[in-house]
Amino acid sequence: MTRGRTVTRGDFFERVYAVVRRIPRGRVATYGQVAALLGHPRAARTVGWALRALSEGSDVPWHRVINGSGRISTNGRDHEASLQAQRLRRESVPVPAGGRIPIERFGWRPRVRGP
DNA sequence: AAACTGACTAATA
DNA sequence: CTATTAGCCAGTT
Repeated sequence: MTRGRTVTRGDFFERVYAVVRRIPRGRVATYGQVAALLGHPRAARTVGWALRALSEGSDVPWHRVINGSGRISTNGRDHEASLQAQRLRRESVPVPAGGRIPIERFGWRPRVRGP
């Protein structure tokens, strides 16, 4: 098969998952950051959409993705939001109630290439 | 093919 | 600091 067209939902989602899977434990990345790594700095919303489409049993650490303000943006899904906060805290990432996660310290910094 | 949707962001007020 | 607005992108209908 010259191309795995088995993917009906578009390869973009899979690329998003591939990137998110690389976020190390104890670190967080923003939607915009993931989008930028995919080569589409403006597709942050699409990244969020891809994560929303994940199943519960997924091996994708979606909880390590937050918005650019350092806050959890499950946009209404309070249940998911608390789960995300819980998982992050378990990885030693501080999630202040009503506060923001210090991305300066816990943000993931993928190195483009080893120097 | 056109319109709509949304786990975003940056710019304004 | 919060609230509103407009722009963006891929998938869905």
